[in-house]
Amino acid sequence: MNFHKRIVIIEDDAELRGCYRLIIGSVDRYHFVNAYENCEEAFPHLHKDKPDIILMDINLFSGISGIEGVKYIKSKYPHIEVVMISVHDDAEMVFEALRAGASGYITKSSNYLELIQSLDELVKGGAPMSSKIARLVISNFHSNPNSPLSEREKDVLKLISEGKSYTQIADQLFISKETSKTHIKNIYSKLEVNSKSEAIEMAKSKKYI
Amino acid sequence: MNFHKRIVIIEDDAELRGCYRLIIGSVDRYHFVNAYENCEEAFPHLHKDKPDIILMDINLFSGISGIEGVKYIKSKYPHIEVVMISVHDDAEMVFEALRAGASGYITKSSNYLELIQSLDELVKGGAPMSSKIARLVISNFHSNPNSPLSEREKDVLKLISEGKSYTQIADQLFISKETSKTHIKNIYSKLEVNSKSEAIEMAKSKKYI
DNA sequence: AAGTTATCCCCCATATTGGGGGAAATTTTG
DNA sequence: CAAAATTTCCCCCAATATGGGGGATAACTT
Repeated sequence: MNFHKRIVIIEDDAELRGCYRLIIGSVDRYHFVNAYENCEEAFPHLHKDKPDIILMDINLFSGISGIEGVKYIKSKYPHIEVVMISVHDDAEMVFEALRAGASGYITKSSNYLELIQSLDELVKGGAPMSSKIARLVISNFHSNPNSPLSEREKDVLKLISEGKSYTQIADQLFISKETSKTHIKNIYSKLEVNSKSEAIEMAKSKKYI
Repeated sequence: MNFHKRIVIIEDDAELRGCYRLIIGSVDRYHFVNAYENCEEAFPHLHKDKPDIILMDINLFSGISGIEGVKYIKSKYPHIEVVMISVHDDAEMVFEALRAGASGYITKSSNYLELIQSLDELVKGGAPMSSKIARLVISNFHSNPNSPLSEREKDVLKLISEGKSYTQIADQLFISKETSKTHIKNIYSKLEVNSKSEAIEMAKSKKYI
């Protein structure tokens, strides 16, 4: 584990900026470099700040959002690890932040110990997350057990979402083209749709596939 | 938080079974119910064991795999939380287990304290994961920053993977059908493929979309 | 100035799609 | 055990989509 990981804060609440500064300053293995009020203020300084880790508030009052901020940072400095700090645990916001490149997501309720533990977790190769966030992320993998679709129909629908044609599905599942068509017709009637795109949209939104 | 969460173990190593039993028995808030060598042995007893949590080895020597085991358990008893225990941190195995319905995934190196902490994490609504697993799971959301595709091309390819036709893509992106076609042609030439399915497969495997 | 990106247009032959019908064998479930 | 669901296969048809070929312009980046 390297010494003196350099930390930069982007957070619009002045009081919280101060808190984070104190907490990080109190531990040898982390070096507080700078704190900024928003992304626009921070970005021109990143080149000389050379942070290893950025703690970023996701709901910034002024300028671009935390999510856009992560995208920018990861595109210019892919090695920087960004941990999002948020009051919300809204699923879509969490997933967007992670897709944008965040390495962790913790809620603002985190106390002194938890913040340091999150940084330690990150440095040892993990991904710091609050309990609820972890559950959200894992639940994202779970499929809906109340799917009206049979296993075979799910197989077929998955292949449709991979852009496969009836013929390709037939070849891959070792069935005839007519059988794929029958499955698809039954999928449409069960989901009450009548096209590939509607079926995919419906199935994904209800987590059937 | 409820008292006496009931725990069942499915693990083929007799020594480990004993360990888990001791660890769980040593804490008031957990009640060790039974330990089984494999899924076939365990399943007929689940109805009367009524576990709240099952600790399941993912690599069982005999009978069905841990992953198939989770699928069965979640289909019959959706309220039971299953935590996978594994020596491996192979990405595909982790994701399969999570898709199958696991609520957590920890590695066997976990010591006494870590096992209890994992159970506590689960009970308070979290999802226990080892560091590496958490990073794997989060990395799964990250897209490849070295995509040869432009932003617009990624938009188009995402819509293709949702089963949309040229016309539908055009309508949704407020461009003409011919423009969608041009984008798709350029995507094909950049990815060196010549069909929707190949493009989706390529882009997903390289995490371009 | 050169390259990339995003937009639009034309032509053409083949493949795919969605909808209609029916049927038989197997498996699951009540 | 009997009913229901699932999985498999077949035919017909018209409208649409697809992939490949060609070319073009404006805007933005490098």
